[in-house]
Amino acid sequence: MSARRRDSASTAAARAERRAELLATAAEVFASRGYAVTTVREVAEAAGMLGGSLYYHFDSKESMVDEILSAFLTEMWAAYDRVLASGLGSRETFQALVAESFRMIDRHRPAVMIYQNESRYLSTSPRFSYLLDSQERFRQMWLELLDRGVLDGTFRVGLDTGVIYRFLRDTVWVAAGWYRSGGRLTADEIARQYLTMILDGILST
Amino acid sequence: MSARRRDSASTAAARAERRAELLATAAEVFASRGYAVTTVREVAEAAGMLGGSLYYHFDSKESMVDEILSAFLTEMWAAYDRVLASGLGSRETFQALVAESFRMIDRHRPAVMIYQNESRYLSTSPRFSYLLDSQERFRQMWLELLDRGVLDGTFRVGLDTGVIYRFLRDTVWVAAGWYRSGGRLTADEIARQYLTMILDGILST
Amino acid sequence: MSARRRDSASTAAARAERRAELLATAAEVFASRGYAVTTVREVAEAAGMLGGSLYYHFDSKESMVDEILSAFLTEMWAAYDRVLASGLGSRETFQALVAESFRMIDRHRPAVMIYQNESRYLSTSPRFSYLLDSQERFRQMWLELLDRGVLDGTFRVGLDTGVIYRFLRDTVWVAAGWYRSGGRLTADEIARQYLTMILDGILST
Amino acid sequence: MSARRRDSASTAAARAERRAELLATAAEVFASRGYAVTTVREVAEAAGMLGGSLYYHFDSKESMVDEILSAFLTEMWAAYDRVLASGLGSRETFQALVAESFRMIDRHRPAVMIYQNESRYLSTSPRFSYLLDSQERFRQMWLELLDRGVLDGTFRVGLDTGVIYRFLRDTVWVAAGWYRSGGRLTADEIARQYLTMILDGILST
DNA sequence: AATGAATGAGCATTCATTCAT
DNA sequence: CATGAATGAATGCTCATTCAT
Repeated sequence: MSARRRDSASTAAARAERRAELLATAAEVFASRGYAVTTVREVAEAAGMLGGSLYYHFDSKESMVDEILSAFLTEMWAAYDRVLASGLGSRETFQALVAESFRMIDRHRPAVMIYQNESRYLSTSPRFSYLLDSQERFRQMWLELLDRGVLDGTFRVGLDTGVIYRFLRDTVWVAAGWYRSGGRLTADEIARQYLTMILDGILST
Repeated sequence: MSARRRDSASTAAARAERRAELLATAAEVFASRGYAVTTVREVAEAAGMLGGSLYYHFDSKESMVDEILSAFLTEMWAAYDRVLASGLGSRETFQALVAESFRMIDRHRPAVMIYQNESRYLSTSPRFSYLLDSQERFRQMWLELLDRGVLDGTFRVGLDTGVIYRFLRDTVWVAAGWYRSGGRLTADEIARQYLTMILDGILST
Repeated sequence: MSARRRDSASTAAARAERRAELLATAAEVFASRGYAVTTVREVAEAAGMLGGSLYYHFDSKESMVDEILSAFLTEMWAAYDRVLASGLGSRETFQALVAESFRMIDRHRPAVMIYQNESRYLSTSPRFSYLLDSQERFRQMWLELLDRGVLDGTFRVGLDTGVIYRFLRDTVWVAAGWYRSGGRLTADEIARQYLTMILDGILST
Repeated sequence: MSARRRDSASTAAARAERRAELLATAAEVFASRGYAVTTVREVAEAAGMLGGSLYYHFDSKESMVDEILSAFLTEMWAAYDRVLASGLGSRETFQALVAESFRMIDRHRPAVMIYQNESRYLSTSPRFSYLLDSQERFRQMWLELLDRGVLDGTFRVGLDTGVIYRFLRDTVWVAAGWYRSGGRLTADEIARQYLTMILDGILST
């Protein structure tokens, strides 16, 4: 590897790292203030630069969220797919998916918040049709799991799985709104509380 | 009542009715597209008029959401207070509050969605400080109920009521995002499914 | 004269009277707030009616000022012409013109203020070209008088009549800004003070 | 001084200069058309840019007049204060104040016109309360001078100083409406004409 | 005569985006 | 890489004006 190539390699790596830093900053701002009402200037200021300078790194404000969300969804589905491929029973799969979800919140809180809060708005653009695809896949995953669990006797008969799915879908992610990494509870502890509530109910037995 | 008085009464009533109609339209648009990104022109178009015409009826875009949200919150707290004042046990109170919430969703779906989705953004303005007040009251209501229920043996010991409250808070309202009045399920049926899930868990016993 | 004709006559008179009332009100509002920034609604409210109702009486906001100003200018020039036609000497003419001016302020304060403050703005429209004509005539009247007075030994030699005229032009009318009919000083007393200042100077002799 | 510091200094200076240019342009437009009826687009066009671009330099249309007027008033009072502090007699003070005023007109004609024409309108906003303060100070300055001059025998006994002050106040500034720097007469010559008129009167003696 | 509701053009202002330096 | 100045489309809002009642 020539010096020149090493230079260009390290430059490319440095550039990728800078992009990642900027995206992390942007994600934080988008998450805390809302994508639509956040100005490019605000993102830039949080990154210590002026508004126009961001355009050296990114095509547009839209391409920033795009990158944030697609990176997140890629990682999320990789995690879910690992769980689904591991051949666990309904209950264990349920627990593993919920645990994975809270780990995603732990590691990608801003992205999760953006996904949760801005999907509806962003989906109106064809560029973000993958958000709808992801939601549909998410729906099928949970519905199949719930149906399987009812059939194999894991889950209560008589559940309206369509309704339950909807509650699960939203509930899993809303924790991103209040969870703080390094706070009183770890992601796994929160997952445990959540699983107890959903699986066993909150009534004393 | 003289003709003059009847006239002025019917005029005032007609005016109030028109306002209510327009607010209902505005609420629907705000709810489906998001308050911040909805333009006044869009609201007006949905109401069959031009942008400027709305200002004959309302002071500002802000005053529209204000009216929508405060009317909703007033009614919501009236319903909650009725439940709280009726001296039910923890479990019955829990059930009644959840049922009331789903009835609110049934009758004020757009307002609930706006409350759920836009509170964070709106709260940055002092005009909407009552949203924070309401949230705080909501928090205390549920925490007290959960704590009471744990003490009197209704709810499972070992619950982190802080965590459970947060899930409840969000979960109750997200249904506004998908519930359709007149759909397959009534509000009461959805409440029942939800209560089963939360109180008894979804595991078969 | 038939009853019908008398009716229509009295109706026409009543209408003219109403117009005059409304114009007086409009003049007052235009004068105190400024024509451009006064809304039709404000004028209407001052007249005890709603914005749209004024359009039963007048074609437009513009036609209101038009009527106010042309009525005023007509009367003003009638007064000036009477003075000019009476064959007085330079000094007496000067005094009489100034006295007439202050009487105009006394009787048509709002119109004078509008004339003074809004001429520049209104003159940009061809409809108000008569304002420029009036100003030009005013200029010639004073310049001729000053020149005549210098020639006949009444006024000081060495005066730059162009400059003096400009001061006179503005000074005569600005009193409209603070004069209050029925206040401490009558219009004639103010005219006397003004004439002393201009004719004899304020230095003690 | 390092290159870096010189750069930043020249940048800041360039920026200040640009602001000053734009303010001068804005002042001219506000003065000639009237502040309220001048649109931001007109100011921008006069500066060779588009409406929105002005907001890179200024917060609002209001902040532009604010800056124009407060800069003018600061300089005006500095000049007046120099005169007042120099211990001249009544007559010389009078002459010096008038001369200073015409020099202000010479150097800040647009600002003087805005001050003269728009004060009433702007004063309705608390932001411009300093305009009223300045007017009040102006009033006291002249009244004290007139009173002093009457007492020490400089000015004619029997003058209604309240009335004379009002004429002076307006008269001094209206020249801004027609004075053209570089025209036939210098500011000092106009001041001389004005002083002759006011002090000695226009009658031949 | 007057009302009340609506129109539509125009305004101040914001903001994503561009680009010469 | 980043700046700073500018663009231009879009937004909330105002207001003279119209018109059916």
